Amino acid sequence: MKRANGKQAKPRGRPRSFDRDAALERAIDVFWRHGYEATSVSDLTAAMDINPPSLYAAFGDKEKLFLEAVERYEQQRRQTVTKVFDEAPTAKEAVHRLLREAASELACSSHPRGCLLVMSDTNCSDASAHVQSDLAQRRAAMKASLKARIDRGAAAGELPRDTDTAALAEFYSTVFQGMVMQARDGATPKRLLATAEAAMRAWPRSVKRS
Amino acid sequence: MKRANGKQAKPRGRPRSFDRDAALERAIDVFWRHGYEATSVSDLTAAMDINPPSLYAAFGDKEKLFLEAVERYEQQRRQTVTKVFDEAPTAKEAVHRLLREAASELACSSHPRGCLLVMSDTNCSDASAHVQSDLAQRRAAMKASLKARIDRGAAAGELPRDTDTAALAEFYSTVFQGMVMQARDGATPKRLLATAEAAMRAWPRSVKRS
DNA sequence: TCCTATCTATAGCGATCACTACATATCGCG
DNA sequence: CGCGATATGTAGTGATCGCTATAGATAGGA
Repeated sequence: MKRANGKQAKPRGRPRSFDRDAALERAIDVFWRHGYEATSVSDLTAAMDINPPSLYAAFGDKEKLFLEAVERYEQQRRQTVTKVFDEAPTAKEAVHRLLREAASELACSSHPRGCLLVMSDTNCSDASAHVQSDLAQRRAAMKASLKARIDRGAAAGELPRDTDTAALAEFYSTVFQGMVMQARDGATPKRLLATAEAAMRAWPRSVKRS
Repeated sequence: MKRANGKQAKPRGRPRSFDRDAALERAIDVFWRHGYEATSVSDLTAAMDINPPSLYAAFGDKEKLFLEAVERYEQQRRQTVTKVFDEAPTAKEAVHRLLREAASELACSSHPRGCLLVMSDTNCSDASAHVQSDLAQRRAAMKASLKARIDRGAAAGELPRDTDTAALAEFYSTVFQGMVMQARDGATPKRLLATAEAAMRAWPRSVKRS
């Protein structure tokens, strides 16, 4: 719609006076700290340094802004996860790297603690059912991609034949989400790492060949 | 203050027309579903079937009502946990029973999913810092009592000598809190149980005596 | 230059928030 | 009975919620 050919669009009216991407990053930060409903539009406009009409013109409304923030956040995270899953030689190593990465990222000082996808719709009224189902779907997709990586390892014979890979993926998803809550309560990367290492002890052990 | 001697108090004025305990139970249910901030006073008065002045006269304000609801909720839960910890013959068995109990309780159909102590202050504005620190303290206390039970097992020689019991307690706290989030997303008791069993595989194994 | 299109800032919309003033109702006590 | 004390229902308070009407500012195209 906007661009007829390869050249960039040249909109008619007054140009936007702020950086849309930068404003979206600010919005991610605020939603990350307080979640969806507890973040007010005035919190957002203050952090993004724009007035309400600019926010609504650029992003639609609070829900659309949140969903766009979530989408961008997830794209960034998915990039890391995909890399980890592709480069790890085995499923076990992939999960191990994922949890180690999580341990350092969830309590990193350069951004809010925890995970936007896991935390930001925990306390919501019924009015936010749409947002809640969107996030639940994304969490389910993360679990599914973890299961897919484990299945790949199982197909390669890395796991005992009777392994329930869905249950295994759910267990490590559970550990990850638990680590998110621990990070929220002030756990350090070091302590999160210890938890990750403990979780790896639950990896299925091949039956002893005798 | 209220009662001078052993007999029950006999208040002077018009008696309260509702059951305070029953109203508190209703409040627990609402807070449990939506968390602290997302629950409005009108949600509460509707569920408790009283008018705002009665709520404020009986409980103080929304924050005091929430804290009282949390206290009552925790008392009930602590009762179960204490029983499990006391009756289990070993630390491992205690943790195992705790997680099994959690698997059935977190997704039980007779009350809201998840755990009030873990979930209800996840998304809050800065205005609720007091509530957040109160809950964080209670979560820390739960972790401490879990560590105390594990320490008891360690003192009885149930664990390898170099076991980091604090890390072990934190790991199982993490799993529990992760199970809470899974229950929020619709996990069944059966699937939660599978996760609990997976977590028990991480219990430290004694070095083979050779 | 004028028109149209788009963005901007101010100011305020109705709805809901947590909370309460007030008058009335209902108790124990004398 | 009357009096003090407490609870109750009605009906609001000012503040904030998400959102927008409106008017002025700033661009390209004719």
